[in-house]
Amino acid sequence: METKQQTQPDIFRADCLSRQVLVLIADEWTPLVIYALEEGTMRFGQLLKRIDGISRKMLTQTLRAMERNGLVQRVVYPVVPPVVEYSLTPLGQTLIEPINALRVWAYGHLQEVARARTTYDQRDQKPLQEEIASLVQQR
Amino acid sequence: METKQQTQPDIFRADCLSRQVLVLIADEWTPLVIYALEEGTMRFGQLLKRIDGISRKMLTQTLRAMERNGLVQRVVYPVVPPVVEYSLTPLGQTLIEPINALRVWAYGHLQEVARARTTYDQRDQKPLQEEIASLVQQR
DNA sequence: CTGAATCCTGCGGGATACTG
DNA sequence: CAGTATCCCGCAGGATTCAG
Repeated sequence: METKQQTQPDIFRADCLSRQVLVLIADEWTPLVIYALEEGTMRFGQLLKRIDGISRKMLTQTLRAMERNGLVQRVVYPVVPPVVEYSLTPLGQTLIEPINALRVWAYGHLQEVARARTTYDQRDQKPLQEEIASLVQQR
Repeated sequence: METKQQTQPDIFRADCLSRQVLVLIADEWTPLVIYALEEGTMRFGQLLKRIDGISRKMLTQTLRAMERNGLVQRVVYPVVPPVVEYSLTPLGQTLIEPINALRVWAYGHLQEVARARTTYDQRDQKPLQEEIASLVQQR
């Protein structure tokens, strides 16, 4: 039996494994968790404080998914109160470089994006201004 | 007045511009659109067929956002029936490399991720198996 | 053919309270 | 402290229809 799905190279197909893996890391929070853990082991509460805007629930979900996919290691210390430490696995560490490339790109092209956005938004403001002008004239 | 937000380097802050730009490209569809347009100019319908699983609505939304942020150029030919062509802008083309790095990573670590997932999932199956075993024994 | 508009549903995701 | 459980709401996003 051919392992067709295993080696499916067509990223545009929904059943492509590469694409399914890609979706795992291309979301709002996973990159931020990687950025955080890149600096070293962190506890749940530390991550919660460090990553501004993430909720308890989303952090748990994200960490669980990353753990399941072998990106982070979760270590529980059986003490009271509980201590849980998260760190990148060797596999997770291989993601640092490509994920960081995104951060670098984002930072390096801030102005261009901002400028494009302004230009685009002004495109629709002009008709509005004309409309207002015509409304004013009608008085 | 300090332009604090403009140069905010702390990716972990929600008001960090880098992070806001990062979110633009770290979603389910944007990378796929880039992969598609990387091969050249495409029409709306072509993209729709090419990117398996994307809906008309999501493709429109994604393309609009990318256009607004200066990543893609949209050209409308005033003919009937309408022809609209999408292509990467120079800015969008600078994203090809980092975005492709993700695809390469995904493809290169398929097995590792799959293996980690299997291991993780089996971790919870064992208690179930034991439970079943005990149920069987009770008969 | 390319979309905008409308409708409608599921579930993403927040807030809160509870457990180990 | 680190989560799970519950409740609940808003909107993401699919299906469909209409327009240019």
